[in-house]
Amino acid sequence: MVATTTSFSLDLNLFPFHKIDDIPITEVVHSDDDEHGEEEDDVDHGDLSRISNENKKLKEMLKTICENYNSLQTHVKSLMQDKLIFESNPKKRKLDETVQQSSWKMPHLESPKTGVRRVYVPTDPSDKSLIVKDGYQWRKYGQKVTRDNPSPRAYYKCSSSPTCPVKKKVQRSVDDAGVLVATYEGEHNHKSTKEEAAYALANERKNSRSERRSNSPIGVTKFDELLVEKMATFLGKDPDFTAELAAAISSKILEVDLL
DNA sequence: CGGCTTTGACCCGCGC
DNA sequence: GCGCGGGTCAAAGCCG
Repeated sequence: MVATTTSFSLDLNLFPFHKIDDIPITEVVHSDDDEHGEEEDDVDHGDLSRISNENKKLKEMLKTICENYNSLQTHVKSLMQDKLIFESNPKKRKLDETVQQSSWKMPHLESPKTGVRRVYVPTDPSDKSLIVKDGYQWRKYGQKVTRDNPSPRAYYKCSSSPTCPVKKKVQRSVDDAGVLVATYEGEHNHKSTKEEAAYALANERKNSRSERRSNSPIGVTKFDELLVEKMATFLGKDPDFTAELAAAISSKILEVDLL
């Protein structure tokens, strides 16, 4: 029961730019295994202290996730702005095109020139749906079969905000039916649903601190435990979250390779 | 009942 | 002007 909580998809290795010490995932798992034999001797105290430790570690991990996620988003935005500058450099642009034409299988962002960017998302080739989870809410308004590609192209408008002008087109890659190509046009004038949820949870957590100081002798309240569990379930089960992180990280990897 | 998807019709730009 | 192809509209149907 506890092991399932500690192993919730945080072992995605989504933070390749940080020291391993920053993410004590293996430590958490090992502590669970190591103490397994002693549980029969001292179940109550052992469980309580272990659960308390795990909750603390989980909180640290979630904090790291949120911080890294936010910093990654900021970094991606700055990188995209940098790329606009690079566009004026023909040498750099040629390099971009080379990469873009290669058999790139991970999701990545393309040149943001004119606000149009392309994201490649690996999916199950047998899955015929043209759905790309990216943290925003979309309303489909059309579908067409184009001449250069046997698979249909779906047209979406952002419905997260009534005034948001962003559109996206989703179509399977001609070369690889297992890859969805999502083309985004325009910039969102609002936060993604995931960002809003993260802010709400962060505020909820912030408010709980004052309550904890006054009520809890050991520093871990029932509310905290529920909150951690809630966030863990929310983030761990949410494919959008991991997809966004994967897209952001892969774009960063791409930038590092190019520089 | 409201929001979303589906899908045929329509619009528009482009090349000939 | 015409045909073609990509993009959008909007009515009908579906679903929670």
